[in-house]
Amino acid sequence: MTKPLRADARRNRDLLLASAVRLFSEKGLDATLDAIAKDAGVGIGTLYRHFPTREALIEAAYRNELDQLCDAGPALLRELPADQALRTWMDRFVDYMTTKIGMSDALRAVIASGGDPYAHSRDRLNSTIEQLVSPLIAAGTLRGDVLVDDVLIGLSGIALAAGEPSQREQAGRLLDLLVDGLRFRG
Amino acid sequence: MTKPLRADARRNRDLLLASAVRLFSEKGLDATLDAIAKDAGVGIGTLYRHFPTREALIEAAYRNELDQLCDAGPALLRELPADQALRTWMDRFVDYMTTKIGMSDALRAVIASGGDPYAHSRDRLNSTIEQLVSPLIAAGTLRGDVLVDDVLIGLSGIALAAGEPSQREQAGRLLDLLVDGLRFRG
DNA sequence: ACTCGATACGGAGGAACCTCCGGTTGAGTT
DNA sequence: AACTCAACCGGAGGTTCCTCCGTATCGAGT
Repeated sequence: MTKPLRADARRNRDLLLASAVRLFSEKGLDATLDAIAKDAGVGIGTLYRHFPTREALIEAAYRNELDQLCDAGPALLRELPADQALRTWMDRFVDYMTTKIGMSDALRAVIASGGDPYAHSRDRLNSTIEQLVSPLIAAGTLRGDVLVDDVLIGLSGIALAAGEPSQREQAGRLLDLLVDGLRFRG
Repeated sequence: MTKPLRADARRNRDLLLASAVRLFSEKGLDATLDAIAKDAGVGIGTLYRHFPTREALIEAAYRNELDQLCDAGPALLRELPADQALRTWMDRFVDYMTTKIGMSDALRAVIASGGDPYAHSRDRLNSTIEQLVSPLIAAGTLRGDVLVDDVLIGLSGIALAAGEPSQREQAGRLLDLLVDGLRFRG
């Protein structure tokens, strides 16, 4: 799909990512990009070439954890009734976004970008939601005319607008509201 | 409520606001704060004292238009059936946020701040929503256990997450979803 | 092994941000 | 009118951001 990077480019990219993960968790998400570049032993220009925006770098750095979140979807389906699995996963989604302070900026970038290279994460999320929702649609609990992508954007909106720790409860109520909106009515 | 500003302080504040409104509409919302301060003929320090963050300045600059948005609430109620009035106003809300590019940053600040001095706008919005929603609750169309503030945050979330012009249609679907979630079920 | 585009690198530099504090001014008090 | 001090002003300066382009390196083809 994407042409393979030149050897030096790939090496530097990995160095940058490693440094980013380290510095982000050490000094918080507002670590300076200059510091990351220096830590990785590359020029600032190189950093910007690989990750044009701060969000792009954060997104890449957290992709692992995001994969974990997505993996939890099928796992929950095995352990819980489908409706509880969905709701639990939604909670985790919000927790994830809320916990990784500053991640919400990255999230917005990921979500907003239609066909960008960062669409990977978005696809991943969408397919997870798809898996969680489809059994409920089949069972007639949720309506069938809902676009998966709308659910994702809805979740993001909640995390974005009620992302402060003090608003966690409100976020919960909004998740209820969202699920209610999705519910099938005879 | 708030102690009256000293004469010079009030004068500078007004100058700053006037310059901000002018430059924002002239050069877009990414006009530099330095430029605004210079245009107003005050030091950058003065700007930061009155408006600690860029969002605070934007919020203040757009307060007029925001008031207009709120005024439209009662007006719509007079012209349309209550349910249509609500939905139309929601659309305007999203349009407003979407159109004033960069406003979403301000919005987030306004929304997120619990008891800040910028809570004024938030109160204004909440009371408008209250007016739009209460007739529908009285009529049994919407459920009565919904917090007005949740509706506001929900709206903000939609505007925040689906704020790109290309996502306008999706935002519409999400508004439908939100209203559905609010609907009373026998 | 060598050549030669294509690709990637590095970091200087200009722009914007935001803080900090010595100096100035408004408005009560005597 | 002179005094006083809390409140306000201004802008230099330290940080971070991000672009731009001359130089260095890769690797496919010969």
